[in-house]
Amino acid sequence: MGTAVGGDRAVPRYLQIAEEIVQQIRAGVLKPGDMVPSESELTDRYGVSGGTIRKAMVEVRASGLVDTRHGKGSMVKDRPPVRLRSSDRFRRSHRRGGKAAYLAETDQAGATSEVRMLYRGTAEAPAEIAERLGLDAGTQVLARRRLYFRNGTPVETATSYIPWDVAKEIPELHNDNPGPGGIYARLEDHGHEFAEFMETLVPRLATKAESSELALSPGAPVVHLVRNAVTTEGRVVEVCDTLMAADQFVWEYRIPAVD
Amino acid sequence: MGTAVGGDRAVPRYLQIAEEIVQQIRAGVLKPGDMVPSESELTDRYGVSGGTIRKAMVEVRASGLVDTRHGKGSMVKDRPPVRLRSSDRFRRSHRRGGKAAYLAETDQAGATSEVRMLYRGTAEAPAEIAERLGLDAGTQVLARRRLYFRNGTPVETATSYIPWDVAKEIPELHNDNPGPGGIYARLEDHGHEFAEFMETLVPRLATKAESSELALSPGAPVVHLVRNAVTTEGRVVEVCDTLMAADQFVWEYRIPAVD
DNA sequence: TAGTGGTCTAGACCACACA
DNA sequence: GTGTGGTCTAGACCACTAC
Repeated sequence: MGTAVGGDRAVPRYLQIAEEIVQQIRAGVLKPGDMVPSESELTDRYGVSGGTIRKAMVEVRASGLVDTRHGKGSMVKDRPPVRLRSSDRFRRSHRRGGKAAYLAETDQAGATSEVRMLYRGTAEAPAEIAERLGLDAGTQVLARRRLYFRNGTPVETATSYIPWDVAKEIPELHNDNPGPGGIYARLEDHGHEFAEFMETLVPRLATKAESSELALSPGAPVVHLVRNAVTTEGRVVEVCDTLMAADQFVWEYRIPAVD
Repeated sequence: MGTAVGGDRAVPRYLQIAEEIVQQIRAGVLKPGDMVPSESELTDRYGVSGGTIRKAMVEVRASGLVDTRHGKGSMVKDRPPVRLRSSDRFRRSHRRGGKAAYLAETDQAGATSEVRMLYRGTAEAPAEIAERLGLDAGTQVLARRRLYFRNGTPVETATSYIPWDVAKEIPELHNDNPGPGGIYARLEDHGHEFAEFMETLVPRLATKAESSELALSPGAPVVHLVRNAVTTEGRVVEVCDTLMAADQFVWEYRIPAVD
């Protein structure tokens, strides 16, 4: 046909359907691990066309309650115990205790963690990174790109950039595993004493490419976080560029009162 | 017809088109204030159906570079001169200079600002707030709820909660305008010296109600930020519960390196 | 191979903006 | 009014998953 419209103008049908499905999940009618009915079944059940169900499911995915995979369907997610990303995660004592920041936190939350190295080697520093490092754009730096998992699901990608003159004297940085305490511990071992870290957060919606890398629904919120590691000499010896699934973290910062 | 497919499998046509439009904006071919071509014009130009252009525009909107309004079209947004929400906005010197945190920042960015008081009076502290204040849930506190505008558009709602025993001794807190330097300056005037502020950020998607209050599209990203103001005596004398349009801010925090 | 989600078409009608 | 975006249909083919 081609006729639009059902009854309720004001709130579109696809949003009504999405809301109904989300409510079923929140109310426990659909439990974690359950499959959401397939799109064709929903088409029949609601008496609407496939396109409408499709839009509804986009909304349901945006709620972050389901995990959709091609050819398989949509499964109701486990509700991950949200984790605190506290500003004390860069304590020297954690590094001296052999724990890098990421592992220190996940352990604390009782979750399993895994790190996969995606790239390790030289790269041209992107303009924004080069500026933070005090280098010319395009200068060769050491780049280490990792994908972090918690409880088996990817939650964060992180790329560390380290000026080559710093990196070349620290052999462990060129291995997949930089050793106990992570790369910050190695930088300290080699005389780079940290004075402060500066983090910049930009929350936004994931692009398509990003959402596939982090196994998110397109349009899910992410946080683009970039951190400078500044030494007591005032030099930025590392910049870490990370993209994090927003619903997997809570950020906490303590700001000392100053004059 | 009904035939799908063009040439490039792997990356869908609608993403290619979205990327092309985004690049035109980033490259300055489409400048701030320009209208993006209408969907029907894009349909002709790219030789695809309306639905495909529609999906492409959803992606372009997700980039945050355009502002789309029904019946009007999509306009390229002004490139806001990075609105930094820096952790140094709570300097005493700003307050002594008569500027509250919010105004100190907007001024710095060369933007106009406006504050509208939505509520001012006693209220029962919500559970989460009461816990932060070290009170029993439901205890009466002073609540001040404001809506902040920048360049005429609402960007943030903020509700301050202050224990009644603190508030009752500070008459200015019971006025719409608490005077130069804002409520933190008044708290300091009355002997509450701040030691630190603790902020918790939770980025997520806006609910329907929130998106209408901040004039956002439903599903736009927001940041729920809650801040404790802690005195040198270790007491939390204020909790500020804020909801901010994520695309209007960049958050910056300095984290001192500690043992 | 059957079933699922992902992309796409070529139309339609509705609601909003502006002259 | 004309033109815009917003919703919806009833199909089609493709790609992935599981049996």
